Amino acid sequence: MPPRLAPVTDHDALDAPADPEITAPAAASDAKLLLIDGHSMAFRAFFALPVENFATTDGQPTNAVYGFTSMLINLVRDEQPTHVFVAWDMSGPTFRTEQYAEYKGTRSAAPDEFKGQVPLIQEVLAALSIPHVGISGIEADDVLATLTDRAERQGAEVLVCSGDRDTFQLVTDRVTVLYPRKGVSDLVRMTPAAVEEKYGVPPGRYPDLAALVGETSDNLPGVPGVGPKTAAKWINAYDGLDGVVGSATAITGKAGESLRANLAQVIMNRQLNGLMRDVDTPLQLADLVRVPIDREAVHQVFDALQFRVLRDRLFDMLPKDEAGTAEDVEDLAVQVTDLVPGALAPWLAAREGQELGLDVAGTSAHGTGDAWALAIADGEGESLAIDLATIGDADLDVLGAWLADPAAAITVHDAKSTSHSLAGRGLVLAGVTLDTLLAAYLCHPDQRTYDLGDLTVRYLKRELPSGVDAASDGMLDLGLDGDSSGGRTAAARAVAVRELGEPLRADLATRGATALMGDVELPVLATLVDMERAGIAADVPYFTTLLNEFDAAVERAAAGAYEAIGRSVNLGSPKQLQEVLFDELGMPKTRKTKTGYTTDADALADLFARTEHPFLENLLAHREAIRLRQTVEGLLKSVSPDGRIHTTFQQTVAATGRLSSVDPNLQNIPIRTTEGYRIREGFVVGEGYEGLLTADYSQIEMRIMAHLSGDAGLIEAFRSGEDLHRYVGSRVFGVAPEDVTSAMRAKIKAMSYGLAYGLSAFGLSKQLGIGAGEARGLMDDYFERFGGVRDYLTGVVDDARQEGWTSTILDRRRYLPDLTSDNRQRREMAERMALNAPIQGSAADVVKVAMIGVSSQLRLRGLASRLLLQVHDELVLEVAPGEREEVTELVRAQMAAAADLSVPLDVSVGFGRSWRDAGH
DNA sequence: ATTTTGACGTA
DNA sequence: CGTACGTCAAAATA
Repeated sequence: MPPRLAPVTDHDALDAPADPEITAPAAASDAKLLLIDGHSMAFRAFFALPVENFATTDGQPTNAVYGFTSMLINLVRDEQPTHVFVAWDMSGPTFRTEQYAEYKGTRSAAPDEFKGQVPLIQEVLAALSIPHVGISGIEADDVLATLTDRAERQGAEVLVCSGDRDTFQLVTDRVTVLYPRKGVSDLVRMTPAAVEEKYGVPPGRYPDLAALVGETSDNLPGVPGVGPKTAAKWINAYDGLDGVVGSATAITGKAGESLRANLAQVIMNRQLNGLMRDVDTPLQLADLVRVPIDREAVHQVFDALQFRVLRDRLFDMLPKDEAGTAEDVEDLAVQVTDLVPGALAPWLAAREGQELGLDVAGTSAHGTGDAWALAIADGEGESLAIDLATIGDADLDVLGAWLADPAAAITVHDAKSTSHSLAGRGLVLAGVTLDTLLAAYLCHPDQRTYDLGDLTVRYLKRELPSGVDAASDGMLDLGLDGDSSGGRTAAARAVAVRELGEPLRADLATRGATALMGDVELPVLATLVDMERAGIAADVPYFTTLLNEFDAAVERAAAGAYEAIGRSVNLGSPKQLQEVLFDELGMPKTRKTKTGYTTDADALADLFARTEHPFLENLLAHREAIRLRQTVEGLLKSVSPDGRIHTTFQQTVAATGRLSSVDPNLQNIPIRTTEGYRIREGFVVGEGYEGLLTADYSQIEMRIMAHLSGDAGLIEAFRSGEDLHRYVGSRVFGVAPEDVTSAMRAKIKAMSYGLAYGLSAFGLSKQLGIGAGEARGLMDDYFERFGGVRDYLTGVVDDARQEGWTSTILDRRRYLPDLTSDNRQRREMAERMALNAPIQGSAADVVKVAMIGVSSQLRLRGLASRLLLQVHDELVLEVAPGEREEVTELVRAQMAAAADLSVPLDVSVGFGRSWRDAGH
């Protein structure tokens, strides 16, 4: 029976016109051919990705299609092959089964979920214009071997992607096998050296080795008692399998006996595992050249498969969208004019109503700053550089008025820092309509930095002129020779900022974040400027006393610890502690870390409970004391000359949308322990104010969860006004609310909060110190009563997997590509992030809206009270004399009204002379 | 000299 | 095998 081309052959793809974007290699020797064993890789993909997580809404499983396509996109992106081809196995007999009926006989039938996916993969390949063929009676590997030979003879480089080790025999200097180690994303490059290293024989003799050792997956038995080591030894000693067979009688020992008994099998193995290199197929290298994808078909197929994330990745990879390669990036065109006295007003007048870019060279920290130069750029690449050291009074007045004009329409990168810098020169920044830093953050909230130079390359395909991409507050800008080099630097940055406005606005719109930027992030930024500038008053004498006290406690604990073991060690060194605890004192080993065994507080407390060794007691006391001392020391160091501590709120670091606080971090001041709580007494009301007011949301994340899930029981819990955990506990345990014991309440509380973090039954049992069974039962009971919560939690992850992102009540997105990773660790991590991001992020949205409401009400009513701090669900204000009542009401009202949820937002307020007194 | 790790504070 | 952060000192690495 002559081999015939199978129906899956996609001749249309072969006939497609050459892609103008992909230039065919001038000679075959420049060609790079990617060959894929379709079934082998599809099968790997099927087992790498959990089938229950990958299905279209009508139930068609797609995990193999997804994994295969994902692998293909990655390979094409990373390897940049000029030619691609996929070979398929066909059902029915092959020359191997004819020769040996048991060939591959141990293979169980493919799962039903798998079978249907192969035609879908073929549809994807058709849309991608990738030729793919199955030939009856011939295995895919034989087709690949034949094409490998043909391509290699023409001087091409070949990559063979297959999970079948028989392909190792194809490896040469020009042929590399990509063999999946785990899943389909972790491919090992099998080069001649790699094969030799792993098996001890060159690639050409791999089939010799396999014939001796056997191949379980093909149902080819090897010689009993002969493993890869012995086989390699023989093959090398007798110059190949023929030599081994010929000298079989000369091989001594048990293994030799075994070999002689199985010679026939070995010889047949070798016949079967040798790949055919002369399959009769008309396919030539030239037929496999990459051609343009059929965009329309890709959209259709990917729509049907509901692959959103993959589609984006695919289109991102295509040459057309691939701009940003080094040779494409030119310098940004900038025309700089140094300010001539009197020229500012006409320059601005000529650009009345236009969006202008601003960049300021200066510094900022601790709620203040300085500026020495700035530049304003228009949309034509013209930039006006202004040296603030030499600017005349008239121009300064014009500049000040323009900056302070709310209608000025200014785009700037990092408006918060810029505001502080300008404030150092008495200038106010008001008319910011876009902050490119914030915009980049909203579009890519997981990124670590949003450097202006990087944005320029990414969005404009332009490079900032050399020496300019450093932040404008660098000392380089000082212009030591007295010229306005600070202004020159600012000039280029201002142009970049101005030009970034358009693509970033478009990107914000695409991602549904326009309103979030305009209504939340920019207004809250203005509030943060005021908060950072205000700072919070510190009671320095009190902190100093506290420092001494903690110091003494550190000494005491250290002395106690040294006495307990009869020598001194560095108590802050986990390494030395491990020596003491596990080697010297012989205590039971704790949980493992990368470098040994943990000495964290939990583990130490556990060890103390078991051994009651006084060293542990002192060590724990030392840990606490040294930490408190450290905290107080840090706070004292950060007190500004005005006697206040000015933290910096970071608006673009937390991927969920929260703020963070640095230098110092005022969002992690102790509160749980009584000793730690004393630190809050050092944060006090400032001169001229009446007291500090704290207002916090109670259980805001649980309320958000109730709202998002729409779970009737949970909503009712909040509406009833009953203690939440007591209410939930009564439902879960089936008792009256008043019969919920404190132990029951504690369990419920831990579980309720844990759910929002993706807590597992295992984690819950660990945390509560209960059995895994009890924890599992507790969770089952919980979900039994609050099924809406479970439906929400699973739904949110599934939706995120489909869409590629999660979103909050104000449409703040977090992108989680790892939801489709075939690495379980990464995937499950992303799943927990997907559970938490909408909850934590929505809470962050609500608090930001509240901050905007509070600060605008304070301003509208002409009150002197002011916001000082935000600690995620808590606001701290400084209240001016006589304003306490009005501010309390205003804060309550604004916070409660910050979001319209299906449950009330409960706010509790406290007042006092210190943060401690104001707490509750 | 700089980066990574372990530990630990907050929501 | 529970999310999001920042800070410090020690350890690891250059």
